[in-house]
Amino acid sequence: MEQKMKMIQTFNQHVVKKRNKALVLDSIKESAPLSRADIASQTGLNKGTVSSLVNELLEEHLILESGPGVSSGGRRPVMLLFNQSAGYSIGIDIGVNYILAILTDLQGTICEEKLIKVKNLTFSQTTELLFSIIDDLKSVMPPSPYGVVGIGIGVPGTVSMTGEVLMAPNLHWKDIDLKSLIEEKYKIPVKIKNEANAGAYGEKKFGAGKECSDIVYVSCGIGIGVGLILNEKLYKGHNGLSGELGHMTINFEGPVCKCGNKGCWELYASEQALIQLALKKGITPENGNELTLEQIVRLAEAGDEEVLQVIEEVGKNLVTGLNNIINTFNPEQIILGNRLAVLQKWLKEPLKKHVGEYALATHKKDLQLHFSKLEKRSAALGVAAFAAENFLSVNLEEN
Amino acid sequence: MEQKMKMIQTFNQHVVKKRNKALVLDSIKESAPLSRADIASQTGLNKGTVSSLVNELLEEHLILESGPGVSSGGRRPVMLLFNQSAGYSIGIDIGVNYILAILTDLQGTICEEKLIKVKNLTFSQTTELLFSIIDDLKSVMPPSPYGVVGIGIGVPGTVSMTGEVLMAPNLHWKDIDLKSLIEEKYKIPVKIKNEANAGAYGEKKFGAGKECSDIVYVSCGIGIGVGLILNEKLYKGHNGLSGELGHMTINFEGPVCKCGNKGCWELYASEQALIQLALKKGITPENGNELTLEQIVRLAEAGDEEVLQVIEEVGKNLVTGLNNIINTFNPEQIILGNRLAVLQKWLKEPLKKHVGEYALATHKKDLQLHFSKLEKRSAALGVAAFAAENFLSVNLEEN
DNA sequence: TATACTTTGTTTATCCACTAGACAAACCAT
DNA sequence: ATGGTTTGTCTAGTGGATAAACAAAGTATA
Repeated sequence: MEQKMKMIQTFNQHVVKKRNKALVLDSIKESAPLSRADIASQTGLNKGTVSSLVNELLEEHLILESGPGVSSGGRRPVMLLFNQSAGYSIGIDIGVNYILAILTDLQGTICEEKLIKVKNLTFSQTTELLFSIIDDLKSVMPPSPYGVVGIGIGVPGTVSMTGEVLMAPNLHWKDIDLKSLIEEKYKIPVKIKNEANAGAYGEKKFGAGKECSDIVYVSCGIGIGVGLILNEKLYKGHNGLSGELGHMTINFEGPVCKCGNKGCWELYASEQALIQLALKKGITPENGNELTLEQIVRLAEAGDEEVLQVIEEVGKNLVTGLNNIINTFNPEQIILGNRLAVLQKWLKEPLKKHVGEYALATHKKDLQLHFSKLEKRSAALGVAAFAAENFLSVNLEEN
Repeated sequence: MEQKMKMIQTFNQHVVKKRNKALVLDSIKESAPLSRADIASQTGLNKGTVSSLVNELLEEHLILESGPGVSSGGRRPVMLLFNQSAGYSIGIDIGVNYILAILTDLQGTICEEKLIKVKNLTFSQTTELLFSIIDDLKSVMPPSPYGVVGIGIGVPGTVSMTGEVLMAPNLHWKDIDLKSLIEEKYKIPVKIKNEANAGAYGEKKFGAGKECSDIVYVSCGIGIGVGLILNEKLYKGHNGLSGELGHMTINFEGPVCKCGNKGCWELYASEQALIQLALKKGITPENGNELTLEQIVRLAEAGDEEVLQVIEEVGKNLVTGLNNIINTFNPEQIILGNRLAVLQKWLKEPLKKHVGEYALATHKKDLQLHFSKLEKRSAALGVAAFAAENFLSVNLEEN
């Protein structure tokens, strides 16, 4: 108890050093290659301080000297690089009908990628599959000082603050402690995140959101989930359950949703909504199978008028929810991701036109609306980054 | 530029001292009376460190020694108190038809209060009135080391990050720089806040929200505005325009709002909505004047069945929006404030029953739903507290 | 009442991290 | 070759935290 209080509250030289070291490392990560002198002038730290911190980071293999740079009229600087290969991170996105796993270096560069289509796996089948995927990724990993520094996993459901999966309806999971299961097997820190939160983080780190401090990532898949980056930080809510915007009422006179409420957003603007609407309009599946998003895309490519109308309709419904988001958060950026992002071609212009249409001029001024550039990898990249960052910050603390 | 970078980024002993001093002051503010030894054990700081910081705070008149406390088996401790009378803060809530101004000490205790009913004032009339109110409050203020340390003002409209009032439709204000106007006259720091944000902060500081880190304050007046405390901090959005939830669409097939959108929440659940609905149901004003909230309350007190039905209807509409808020933020606490809070007697039970009705069990678990306990003073107290806190933090930095 | 033990708060010596400035090494320009 | 620059290290000094000693003021017990 008292220990914990101390950790949280006291500020001493130790903290100063830790923060400054992190500052130096961040500078290098952001703007490498870079000399010690550059870091000093960028951060405002003294040259000597930077020198000693840099030397420690070199000893820890977190950065590298890449030889002399170009002179600006005097002695040539020694350029420093972030050693992105000091360790590797694994990010796994568990979808409803796929598992996407990536191996990244500490910078988030993908080294290896595995996409496996699955269907109706039992939980033990899933864990077996996860283990074999992790083993595979580990086996192709190049030798490095730290090896696998962490595993991040994104799931389509609610995750508690402690990392327990509370409810993932589409996986039929409830109160599942996947974290301990994997941590015990691999003895590596594991982070479990909601898929939308992971995607938001991925976009913040690697997508268009790098410079933005307030980002709303709208994950449009079978349902709709939202990940929130507010004040530079992921906002998770009191119990880690924020962003359930799929069940935001946008029509209180609408049909009843499986959640019990009426007129939820995802009844109008999700992948499922799109398919239902298409079926209703008499669009039939090609081969007697189920109608899929992929088929709809093909029909749209072919210029099918009815399909285009359906997409327009869904776009209109998306706008309603997005406008609510703008009024609620006044975000800097909204990013549309997950499956429905493949409709970018048809949705982009209508959305740009109508999103923020009735918002105040200032509200709208520099609002950016993007489609995910990371495609299906937002969530996997996000959780991988989480695990990597966690390693770096813990590593800096242990000294 | 470089200066600013330094301020933001570098961590040195100077920062450590500042933070520790703030930590000591906070301890005293929170749990006075308290000895030096108590502070040391509470914060984890060394006794010597606490001693020297306490002595500095004493010299600055921010704390007081209140004589010996009770012994616990050894030397009697010297108890310390926060010197709440070291300075005073002014908080002004500019409403559509009233101006509420308070003078508080640094702890937020109200020393003087002025409530003035106004109607359709021009901007220059308003500023004249503000000046005379401020002068009045200053004249009744007891002598103190620091005098008036700041002025906070809450307005029913959007406020930019720089403190400019962008748009307050009900006051007919647009792009108004009230801050500079008052700062120039009184040479005291002035903080301008949106009324809902101010209310949220007031509730966080002095209401039921003291211990909570995620609070949504719903200000139901003529319109609806929302103030957000997320991760312990006021979330203002990218341009300072978050919380415009009054214009959240809850029925996209509904009537057109003056904002241009359809089916906005405040068309169904604000004071104006209540009055309109009452008129529609044939409830007529007593004396040929306009129908007011006060009259409706009186009728409800008298048990008027139709009025009670109207209130129930508005309650139902409130629930829809509140459920959206829960799904969006997963807050720890929702506080209903402003004018409509007077309907607590009739709304409390129905709201408790239906808010979170369809939310996940975990979502709902420890969600608190409160009506404002500060009544009409939430916003004024909030801005006054803002000004006071600003003084304290700046004061600690200057050394 | 005398003595031993506690608790409080100050003081002292020490440690740690940052800073300023001196300095050597490496480079450019004339 | 010489003087001026830039880079990076080293040294002395500063500010603040800590630990431990200590004095002051109390309680408990014989």
